[in-house]
Amino acid sequence: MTTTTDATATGLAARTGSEECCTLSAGPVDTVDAERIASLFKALSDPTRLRLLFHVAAQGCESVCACDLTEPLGISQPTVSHHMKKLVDAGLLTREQKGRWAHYSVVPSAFAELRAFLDIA
Amino acid sequence: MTTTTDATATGLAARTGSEECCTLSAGPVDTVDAERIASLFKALSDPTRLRLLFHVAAQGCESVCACDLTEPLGISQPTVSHHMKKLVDAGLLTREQKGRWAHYSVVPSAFAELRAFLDIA
DNA sequence: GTTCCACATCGACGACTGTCAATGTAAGGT
DNA sequence: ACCTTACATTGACAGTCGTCGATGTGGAAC
Repeated sequence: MTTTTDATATGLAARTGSEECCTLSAGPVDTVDAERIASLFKALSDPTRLRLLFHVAAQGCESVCACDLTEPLGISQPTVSHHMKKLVDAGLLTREQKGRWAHYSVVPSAFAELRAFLDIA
Repeated sequence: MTTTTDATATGLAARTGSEECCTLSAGPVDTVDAERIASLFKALSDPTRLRLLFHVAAQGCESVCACDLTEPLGISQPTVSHHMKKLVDAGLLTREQKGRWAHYSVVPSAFAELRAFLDIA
């Protein structure tokens, strides 16, 4: 559905004369794609969120209770809640209510999408 | 400056291939690592920068003149300059002055570092 | 010298972000 | 019923961000 195609044709391909020396795929990013990918990276652009994410990822498929996150990181409970919501909204984590506890686990496909994006270079 | 060196070795032993349900390595992210990685993701967290980045990546190893970036993206020249500086400062691009023109090209190792990080899931 | 050009920098604007104390909410236990 | 627990939401604060017009800078051509 991407109205792509002309990304490399907007005049950039003028001086391409030989085959590429740096492996690249570089699917052209239209505005819609760019905003979606940027929103994922934005969720990863805060060090506190990265540390939270790693605490969850460290459990593999085992979901992690939010109550186990506030203490080892030394941040307040509202801050944990705030960041976890951002990670869930971005699609990097899923949230599951278990009684009074909120359990989080990673969404591997979201990370795969970002890895694919980073294959541009 | 922070040591470059082990870009792909920030503690994530790339998926050991064991029988865990969710492959994970999840080296613990201390505060320093988290801030460095977050700064890289932050540079990628803006849709305009992603589009700029793709226009450069689309040329492979061929460097791209800044003059070819402002028009196809429909943004002003100061904005292009602002974003390119951020991408260079993050280490994702390199800048080379050629006469009056500024030429940019991608830094593959930076992308490799981020790909390694995203192997947590 | 002067004049143009490509790009960087400055200044300002509105919008957004991370953080925490205080408060709200909903489920469990008594 | 009441109380406690686990978490979400609100409100406020200072800080940062993206954007562009205006201005500065330094090279190239005349």
